[in-house]
Amino acid sequence: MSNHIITPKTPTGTMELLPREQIVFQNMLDTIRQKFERYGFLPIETPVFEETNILLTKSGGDTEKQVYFVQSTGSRQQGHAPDLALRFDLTVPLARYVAEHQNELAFPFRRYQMQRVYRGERAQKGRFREFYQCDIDVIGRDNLSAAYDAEMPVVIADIFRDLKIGAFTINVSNRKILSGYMKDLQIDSEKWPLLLREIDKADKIGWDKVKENIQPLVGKVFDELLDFMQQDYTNEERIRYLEHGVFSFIGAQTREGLDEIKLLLKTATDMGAGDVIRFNPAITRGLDYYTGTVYETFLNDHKNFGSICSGGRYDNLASYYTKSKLPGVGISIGLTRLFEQMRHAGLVNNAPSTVKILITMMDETLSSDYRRIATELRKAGINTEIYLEQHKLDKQFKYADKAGIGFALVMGGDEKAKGVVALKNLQTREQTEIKQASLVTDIVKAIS
RNA sequence: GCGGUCGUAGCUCAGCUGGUAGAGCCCUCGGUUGUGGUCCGAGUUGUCGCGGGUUCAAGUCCCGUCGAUCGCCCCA
Repeated sequence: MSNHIITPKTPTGTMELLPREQIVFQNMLDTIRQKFERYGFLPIETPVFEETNILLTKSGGDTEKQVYFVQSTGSRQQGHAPDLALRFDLTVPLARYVAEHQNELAFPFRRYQMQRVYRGERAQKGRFREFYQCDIDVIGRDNLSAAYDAEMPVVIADIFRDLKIGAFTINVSNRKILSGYMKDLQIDSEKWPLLLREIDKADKIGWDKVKENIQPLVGKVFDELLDFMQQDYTNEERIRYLEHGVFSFIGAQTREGLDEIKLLLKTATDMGAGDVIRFNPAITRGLDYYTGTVYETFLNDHKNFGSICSGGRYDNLASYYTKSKLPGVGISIGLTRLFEQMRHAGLVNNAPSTVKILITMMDETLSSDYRRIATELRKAGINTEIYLEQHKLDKQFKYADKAGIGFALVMGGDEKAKGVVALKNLQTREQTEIKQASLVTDIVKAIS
């Protein structure tokens, strides 16, 4: 009797999968990678930890609370402050990367990156402390056309269609529209982030509540605009009404924002993604480093999942690390959140095993034959496993079934004498005989 | 970091107004000779989150503590 068993459990806020779910997850990662490359993005990876002075530059102390620090035992024992921390997104490491390697990179630099990030926040449904982000960003030198902003949601739409996650909507807007308007109304710029954040919450808390919340900040000057935003207009109608009527007047910055959105909508339509993209001026995103286009994606049938893919434009990515001006635009899929929520909603089925065929150990004295067959099948590109202990056949089948293996090969003395093997389809339970002479080709045919 | 709920076997839970623990699922083995998801039988598993208090007696009442979970902040 051991009293020293420590209850095994995964740390809160992490996602851990069984193999047959992991296969599904891996397939999603593969799909995303393929699409990213199809659209001309290049892979990079960066370390999970960065030096703290690099990671915490832009933090006003707010991100610092969410960061996991990393420290060697020695440094800790000597009472030093940690000099490393785990990345909390892939954008800051990208900024460092681009600033560091700018002389070797070709601009506009299009990179994709799919790695885990870490946030020391309170875990909740759909909120993890360790999760995957799948990012694409384009970084320009000095300037970067808004045409790049327009292309981002097209890539995402293509991916989400492929992933079969159900109906989704990519909300897009442009911060210049509202901030330009606020500037024109001579609203104190310190209030902008607060205002935008309140408006951003509309879907969650309702428009009346938003009006109430912003009242102390700006009075009622936004009420007409808010009334407009909650109407269920088409993208075209929204643009049209904004350009004619809703705004009391349109300044240069607002104009620019509207033009960029128009370009985005046109691009999306040209590239077949127009139907899933929605111009929604209420989307502003919390992060204050976005300066233009912003994106936020929801599943239509599961809005409560939260955003599964967000991003936006930032005018100067790496100002902390270089004097070069490096504007960029990027978007990030929160794959862990997406996957976990889909799983919770019963939308994820166990995948078949990556093992295609199990060679059962019918008769241990025929082991050499099993090894030879396995070797041939593997050469032919078939994932093959040999059951290496002579257990009862039913146990071997149970094993294969539980592991999700589709086929079993049985060969005992009888089959060997006849020059055949038995191939059993574990789902249909059908069993066929295959001649050893044409074993590989017949099996390839049978199981594919 | 702040607020609400909960904490009994690996999982889901039962345990009436206090008398020293149970069900189902899962898991393992078996139902004789080379064929699995059903069925039948047998078996393993708990310091009832932890610490203290009240009591002859506490899983059951009280206090504390830790953990989980939901909401806020923020975010994928």
